[in-house]
Amino acid sequence: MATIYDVAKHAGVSPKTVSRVMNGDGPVGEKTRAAVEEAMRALGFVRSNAARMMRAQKSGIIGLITGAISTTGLNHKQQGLPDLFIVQGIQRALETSGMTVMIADTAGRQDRVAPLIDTFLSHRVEGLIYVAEYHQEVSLPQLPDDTPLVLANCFDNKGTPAILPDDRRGQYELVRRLIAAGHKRIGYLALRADMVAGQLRPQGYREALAEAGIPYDPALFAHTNFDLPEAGPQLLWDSIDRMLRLDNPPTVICCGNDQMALMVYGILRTMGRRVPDEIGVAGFDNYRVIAETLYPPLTTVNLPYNAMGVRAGERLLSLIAGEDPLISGRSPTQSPVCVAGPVLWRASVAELRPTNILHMKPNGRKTDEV
Amino acid sequence: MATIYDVAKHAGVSPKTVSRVMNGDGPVGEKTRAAVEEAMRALGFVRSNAARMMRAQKSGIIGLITGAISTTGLNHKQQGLPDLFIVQGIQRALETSGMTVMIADTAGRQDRVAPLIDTFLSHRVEGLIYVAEYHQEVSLPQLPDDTPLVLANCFDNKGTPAILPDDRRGQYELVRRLIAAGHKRIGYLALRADMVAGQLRPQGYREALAEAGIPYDPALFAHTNFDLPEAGPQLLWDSIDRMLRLDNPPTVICCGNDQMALMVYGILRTMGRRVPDEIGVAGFDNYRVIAETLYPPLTTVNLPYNAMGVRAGERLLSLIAGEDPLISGRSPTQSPVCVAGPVLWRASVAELRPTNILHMKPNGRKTDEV
DNA sequence: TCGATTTATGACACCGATGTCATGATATCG
DNA sequence: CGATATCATGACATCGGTGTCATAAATCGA
Repeated sequence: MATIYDVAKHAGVSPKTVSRVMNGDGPVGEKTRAAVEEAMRALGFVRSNAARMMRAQKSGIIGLITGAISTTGLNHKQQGLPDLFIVQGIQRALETSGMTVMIADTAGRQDRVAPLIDTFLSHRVEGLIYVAEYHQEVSLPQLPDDTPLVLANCFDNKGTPAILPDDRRGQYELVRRLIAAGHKRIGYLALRADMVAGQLRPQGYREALAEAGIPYDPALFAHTNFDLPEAGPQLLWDSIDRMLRLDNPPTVICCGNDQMALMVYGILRTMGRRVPDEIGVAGFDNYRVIAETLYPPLTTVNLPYNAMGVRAGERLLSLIAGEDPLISGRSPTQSPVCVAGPVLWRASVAELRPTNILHMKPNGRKTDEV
Repeated sequence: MATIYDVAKHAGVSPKTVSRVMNGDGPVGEKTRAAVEEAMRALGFVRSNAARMMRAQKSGIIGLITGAISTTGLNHKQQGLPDLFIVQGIQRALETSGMTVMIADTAGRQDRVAPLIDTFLSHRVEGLIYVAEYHQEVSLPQLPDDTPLVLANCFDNKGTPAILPDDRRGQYELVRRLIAAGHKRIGYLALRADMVAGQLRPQGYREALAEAGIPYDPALFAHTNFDLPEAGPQLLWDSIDRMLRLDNPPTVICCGNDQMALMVYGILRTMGRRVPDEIGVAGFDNYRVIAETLYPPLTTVNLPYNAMGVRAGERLLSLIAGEDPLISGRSPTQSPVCVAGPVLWRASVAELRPTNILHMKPNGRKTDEV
């Protein structure tokens, strides 16, 4: 690979002049510049980042770690991870800053995190972002104080800056919309209670009910471990069966996420119920392969992964620039940023009182969509 | 960040000795080593890759580009991309080699590819892998001859080494398995004909039929653009409806991929058909969120993304080491490597002649699974 | 006990780009 | 016209490891 010296010789100038042409530092004569540019082209010159970074003491690299470091050691087979969208958002936020993003994946192995961080440090990354697969609490090894860190889709107990999805609010908006469509008996099949989303989303559900003056009925609520390898579908079947046998059964069922909704479709139809005529189904996440492909398409809440990524990237940049309010390194209690996504109303839920919608604002929130 | 000089001073030795302790080059006295290691710990020393790589003229970095450079400019909303699994496989293959993987995503924008490659070159990557979202032909800008390139999930017309899924063979094995289960009327809803998988998978289907002496019936075959924003579901409905109205309708329908199968489930059930009692459904890809969550779970072919990634990584390593047979840079016609995956038999297809299976080998192929 | 290895360590140059300072050539102004 | 200011360019040192070579001390065999 050609060096700056090769280019200099080829153009008959000094290396420093070549450097000036590349960086637009000092003034360069017109003819000289042309000669240098021609030489660079002829030699296929690409500047070495190693040398530049060594001199500049700046790497221009952001380290990104994705994968599973759940503090609770659960097995989740979640596939086609949202990570990717957060990562895309991060890249979008960083691409104008001239930073290069270096990504490493732990492939779910805790023990790989520390070595990965070391590798990143050896590349003198200017900042690190850790992206979790799903909203959770994590615990990362200690970093040198001068390397800023941002958590995306997760948080820790040390007050590290974090960007989180607003699960509570999303569910609240969705249920509010269901109520506006005339639904009063609204079932909720929640994710496992030990997952963050299994707590926050039900909170939003209950808030929306309370606001509308609809009493919370425990018979319409269940935590269901639907993705257990074998027993999962049966558990879900039982929960649904119980709700539908009530004297006053639900007219719509909210699912903890889109994947659960997918299974619920199959179960309801195997039971002989028509969606959405006899019973509506709503999901959460806007896992598009599922939500848009389901027949009929699924009403759900968009998890603003891309926007979260953008926020995380911007936050990291401001930390690097030292613009951030946290005075000295880590401040103790930095409240995390919550990003909410809009309700996406599709054909899986019937409008019982269609005229009502006109009195509602479209969907309450503005947010970057995917 | 502490340098090797700081460590040397702290330990009272020369920088070179510190270097020796790190790399185990020359001999180092026991006490000296201890002192150096202590100093490194005390200062939180992490070696600078930039300096090392500058001297060594080796970066130890592999560049990975993911995203969309389809030569045909189609919009595909495929989400939760398989990319990730290929990437994981690549990392698995490379992690023992001490290489660091640097990933960049084009976010679907063609025009970002060239700058990304330049960035990688400026980091003096020792090799590049391009990962496509789905099996397709691509065209990448010319690289310097001394930077090896491997394509994963795609190929070009320049004979660049490529690792591809064996779509034809996978479909062949699946249909063979259906036939063994007693199915004779097998419908096939193919992906768009302009997609590679929309060509190769049907080939496998026809081969399996031919081998079993079952005549190919054009009435049981259709290319369906099911993921068109609006019209898609209707097109699919029509294709299915046409097949089911035949005098001799299919007992099972093969879908071009799992996503299509997901939609087919909904359509069949809306039509009032029970899966799998009245009609079986099979997919392709083993898109696990779909295949395992569908109710009942989907029979499909596992696309061995992880294994493909491993192969791609290994291939690149051998290219870098110069072990590869292609003598001078790119050889003209390097036949691509095809990796096949096993059939995953689940509850979405009924066994019409269950005893028959006993005479079959389990599933013909051994492959790394996810 | 003495030359021949082997072991342990350091001095120094070098990788490639760039910041600093110096120098010579023009251009500008009073 | 002489004194500055500006422009164009180059020499040189530097960033942090590591390869090369030199040197001093320790060990060994006869």
